Amino acid sequence: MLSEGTRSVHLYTVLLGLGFRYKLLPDGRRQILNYLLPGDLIGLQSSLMGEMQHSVEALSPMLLCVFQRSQLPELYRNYPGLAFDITWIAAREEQMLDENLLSIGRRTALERTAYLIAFVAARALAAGYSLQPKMELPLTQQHIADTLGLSLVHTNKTIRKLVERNLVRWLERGCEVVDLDGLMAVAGWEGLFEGRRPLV
Amino acid sequence: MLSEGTRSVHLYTVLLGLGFRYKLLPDGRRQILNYLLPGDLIGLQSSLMGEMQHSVEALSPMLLCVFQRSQLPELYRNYPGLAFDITWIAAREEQMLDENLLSIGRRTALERTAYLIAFVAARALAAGYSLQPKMELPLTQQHIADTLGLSLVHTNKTIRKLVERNLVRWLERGCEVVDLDGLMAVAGWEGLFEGRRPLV
DNA sequence: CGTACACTTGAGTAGGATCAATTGAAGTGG
DNA sequence: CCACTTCAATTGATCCTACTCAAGTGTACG
Repeated sequence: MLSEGTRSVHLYTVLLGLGFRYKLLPDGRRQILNYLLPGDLIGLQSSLMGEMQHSVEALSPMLLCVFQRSQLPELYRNYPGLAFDITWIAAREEQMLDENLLSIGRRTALERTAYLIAFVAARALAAGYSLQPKMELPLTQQHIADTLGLSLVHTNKTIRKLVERNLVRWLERGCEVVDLDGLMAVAGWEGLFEGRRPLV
Repeated sequence: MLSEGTRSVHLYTVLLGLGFRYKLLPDGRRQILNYLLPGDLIGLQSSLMGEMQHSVEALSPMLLCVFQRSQLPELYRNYPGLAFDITWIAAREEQMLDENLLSIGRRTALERTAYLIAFVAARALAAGYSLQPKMELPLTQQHIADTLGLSLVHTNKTIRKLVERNLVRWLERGCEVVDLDGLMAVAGWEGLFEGRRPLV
């Protein structure tokens, strides 16, 4: 979809769908940085700094709202409330990256896997999707492996453990969240923190 | 210094010194998220969202510039240029976290260690410190371990390899960068990307 | 019907963790 | 000034988590 190093791309808001941001090492190793859900911004880095240092790919058809990069200064001048919202979203992204870093750096494979599935599910709920009748996340095990810094094989074996414990089910190309609280307990994760967005 | 969960702290700009942001797991495992150098912001998350989800600690005496949290809305209304700068700094922090995530998730212990030392050194250079006569980073091996998601023992053994290759020297409580380019080569790291900061 | 992709499982290996013990420098208090 | 503690770094030995290699299943698709 969008590749690293691209210049002058616009700023987008995700309205619908699921995608992810990632980086590659020269030899092909891939690290998924975060997932993109409705309400997220795409391209803030490139809008501000001229070049995107990561790539973006869609997992399901995405509906985006385009915002001209050249209008950003004008927005900051005339719509301080929107400018504030942009900063707010950037700070929230930072917060999520902090949590992901903690996860990859210090959680065990089982904790990490539980955390990731719970995290994406919680974000989907916060974005308005429903757990009922069932919440299905359209991820392959390769995506999960590349998010967690694990190998595909070990990711598979770890997911099997979560399935055995009846916390998730695995469908073709995606996982179904059976017990969100159980996943959070395994991960030792408190859930998303979303302070009230202050009005300016 | 500042602890997770603290409310209503102000927004600070680092003028001088070195510190770091970190998160803890309930059982004490620690993950260092990023280092704080002159030009960085402290407390943006709490200023915007009401609560800080990480802690902050100083590695050397720090000089901060305080900004009243309550004045933030006013700043956004009357000083769009400064508001833009805040967003720019937030986007740069996001970029650094992306790179750290790639490192912890996908680089080997040796690559990671080389990357981290090169990264902090490059940031120090960018912040105006000098490599000459020698650049000394006031970190313990425990800090490095907690940044890289490695154990202390393995971090020590990995650093020894870098010392053997004459890329760094280890002093009491801190490391001296001998060959920055060599470290970057080992890490497969291109260096800091800093696009021009646009004026609004 | 063949190919591609995602998932699964077993076997062997290795990178990094844990445990344990030692050294050396830097306080601190008697 | 010297015993005593503390903190950081170091090193060896052993263990185990997660990696790699390899083979096989099931489903979708042209």
